[in-house]
Order: sequence, then structure tokens, then C-alpha cells
Amino acid sequence: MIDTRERILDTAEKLIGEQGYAATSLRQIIAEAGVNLAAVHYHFGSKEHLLDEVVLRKSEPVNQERIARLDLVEASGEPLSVERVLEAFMAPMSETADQNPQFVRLMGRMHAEGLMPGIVERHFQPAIGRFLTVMRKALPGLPEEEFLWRIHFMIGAMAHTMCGAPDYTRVSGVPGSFRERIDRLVAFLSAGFRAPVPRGQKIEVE
Amino acid sequence: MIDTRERILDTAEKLIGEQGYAATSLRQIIAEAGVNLAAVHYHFGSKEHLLDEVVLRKSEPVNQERIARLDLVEASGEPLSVERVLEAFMAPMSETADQNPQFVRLMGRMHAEGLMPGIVERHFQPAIGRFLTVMRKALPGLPEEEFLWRIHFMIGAMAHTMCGAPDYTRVSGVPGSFRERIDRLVAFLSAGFRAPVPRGQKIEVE
DNA sequence: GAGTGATTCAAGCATACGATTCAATCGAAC
DNA sequence: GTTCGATTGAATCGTATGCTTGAATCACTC
Repeated sequence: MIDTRERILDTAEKLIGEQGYAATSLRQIIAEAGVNLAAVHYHFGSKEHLLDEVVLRKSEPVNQERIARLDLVEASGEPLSVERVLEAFMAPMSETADQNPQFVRLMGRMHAEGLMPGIVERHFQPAIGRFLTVMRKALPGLPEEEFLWRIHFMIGAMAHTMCGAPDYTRVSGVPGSFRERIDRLVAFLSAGFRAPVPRGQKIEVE
Repeated sequence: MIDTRERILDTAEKLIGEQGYAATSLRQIIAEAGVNLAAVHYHFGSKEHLLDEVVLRKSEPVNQERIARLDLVEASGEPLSVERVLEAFMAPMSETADQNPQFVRLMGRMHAEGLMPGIVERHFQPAIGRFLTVMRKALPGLPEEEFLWRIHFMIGAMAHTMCGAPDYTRVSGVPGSFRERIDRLVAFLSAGFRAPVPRGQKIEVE
């Protein structure tokens, strides 16, 4: 059997992306991959470690690219625009996604199932930390609380957008490129981030 | 045992909200509710029907309130503002949520686990249909495709916001009211909906 | 207070899960 | 050609799942 390890990873990525982690069994994975059950534990040790490997394999280059682009944006000297920072953070994901849609769907699932906090801590923290820093610089006037809430909104919109598309795209057949999705999303979010702060919110004290 | 049925519903709502549907077993539910396993199948027939009942019980009044408010906004004669339409759609949820946070979290989970399409079809279609109609009127200039994508972004942000809060709220202890969340979210989304359409998108043809 | 339908109980069903075991197999180094 | 570590195969472990069953219990009515 050629590249059993790789086939397990690919199939796990696909199935967990489609059905979620809890709802996908190892037996289903090995059946679809045409592989023996023991191979999973031999190569990965456990279902949990398998998931870790699936995420790590694809997220590593994405996050490195993110950091590189954020550095570039910050170093450019020009005044930081929200669009450019968002773009720097999202584009690497969309570029992976166009060749590899199931990985992005998996990311969405991870997030949805609440497995993200652990995964984020292990694999995404540096890139996200970098993003928050640069983004904060692009929005100096925004109260900290409001800033964090808007990041929260962004994460939700992003996860959902990675996971799926509106119904019409399924009807018309062509889902469109992730590039196009990201452009739309960046425009939408940028405006959201620049929205006036709603009245009645407490002024930042801390 | 007083009100076994009610206790099952409450506990299911709480646990499924916290852990997801697939990850929550009937045995866990009945253990926490202090109830017998057979009671679940006696009252609801199956795990799936239990979920249905859990959702229906709380969503029905919310959706009725939504429709009522949307009708009111549309009938007011004033030019429709995005804020007011969003507000009409979201507020009923937030008001339930303040007394009943676990239900809203459940909604987020349902959505996240991909159980939403079925649930939506059964229980949410009228309210959502009404919302789309009124919202469309508030945004007459927006191309249809862009409109649907922005609705998609909104759903993601909303589901995520219902599910949880940014980390700082967990640290500072006080999560704040849902009312406050919704105000922030409406401000954010309204600006997003009014954002200029990104260039390079195909002009609506159909 | 006997009878009746609604509800609860303890036990067990078949099935699936993640994990483990150990012999069989493979491939390259010596 | 033998040896040895890496990898796979088939079978099985203990546990948990959703669901079913039939007897026991409860709240009523007549």
C-alpha cells in the first residue's frame, strides 16, 4: 500500500471536514482510505493525535505566510489600512483553499465543535497574535472591548464563510473561487471594523 | 418525579449546547437530569426527536416575535434602515437569551454541527424568509449575489456571537448582557451591509 | 378501593466505538 | 540469503451508544 500515512491524513481531513470530529469514526476513515485500523494507531497513536497532524500539516505553511505578509504590511511604512491587514491574514488561507477546499472546511468544523481553542493554542497562536497586534495599530481609536468584540464577529463570519457558501451557489452549481469570497468578506468586515461605536457602551476604563 | 419531561428538555438543551449533539449521549443527559433512560424514549421517541422538541419549545416564540417586529418595521412607512431590520431580527433572540443563555448557545451549536439546515427548514423558515424580504428592501442597490454573501457573513458572525464571547469577558468574569452584544453586532453588521461592493465582482446578470 | 391508563424502573438488546495485541509481511542493509 | 526494523493484517478487548422490553409504580376515576 503506497503512502498509507498520507491516505489516512487525506481521508480524515475530508471526512472530519464534512461531518465533524465527534461524528467521524476511525473505522469510517480507514474504510474510505482502504487501510487497516492498526495503521492509524501505529502512525498517529490516537484519534486525537491524528487530528492534530491533519491540522498541522496544512496550517503550518498558511500561518507562516500570514506572518510574512503581516510583517510586510507593517513594515511598508504607509498608514495601515484595515483592508490590507485583513487581506494579509485571510489571503494565505484562501490560496490554500482553492487547491484544497476540504482543509478549510475542516478548519471551520474545528472551530464549530469547540476544538479550536486547543488547536489554536498549539498551532495558530503566533499568527493570530501577530494579526491582533497589527490590526490594533490600524484601529487606534477603537476602544479595546469593542475591538475584541469585532474580532469575535470577524472570526464567526470567517469560519462560516470557509465552511460553506450561500444556497444560491449550490443551486447555480459554481461555488466560485475562495479568492472571490475573501474579497467580498474583506470589504464587508472592513466596513464593520470602521463602524461608529454604538452608544450606551461603557467607556474603556481599565 | 415532577415534570420529568421538562427536566429532560432542560438538561438536553444545556448539555447539547455545551458539547454538541453528536458528543452528548442520552445517558449523560438522563444522569444529570436524575431521570431514567426509558423516559426519554417514552416522551420523545428518539434522540433526534428530543432535539427537535428542545429547539421547537424555545424557538417558536422567538420566531413569532421576529415576524411581528419585522411586520412593524416594514409597516412603519419610514424608509427602512438596515439597523432597524437587523434589530427586529436579532432582538427577540437576545431577550430570550438573557434569561436563557443555554438555548442560544444550543442554536449556535446546531448551526455549527450542520444540523441547522434540517432544523431551519422545520422551524425557522418563515421568520428567515420574512427577514430576507424586508432586508432586501432596505438594501435596494445591492446586487443579489453580494446580498446573499453578506447574509452568509451575518449568519456566521451571529452564530458565533450567540455561542460565546471573546476571551476577555471570561477573564473579567462578567460576560455582559446579550442586549449589549446585539447592539455591538448590529452596529458592526450594518456597516458591513452598507460597504461598497468590491470591484472585480461580476455584475449581476440573471 | 378496585380498576385503568400514564409513567417510571431495572435490565438487556445489538451495534459501534477507540484501542490493543501479535503474528505475518515487506524492504533494505549487511 | 539472512537479518532486523518498519509496517500491515485479522481478531479481540472493554466500554459506550441508541433503543427496547416487561414488570412495577403512580395518579386518577368510578
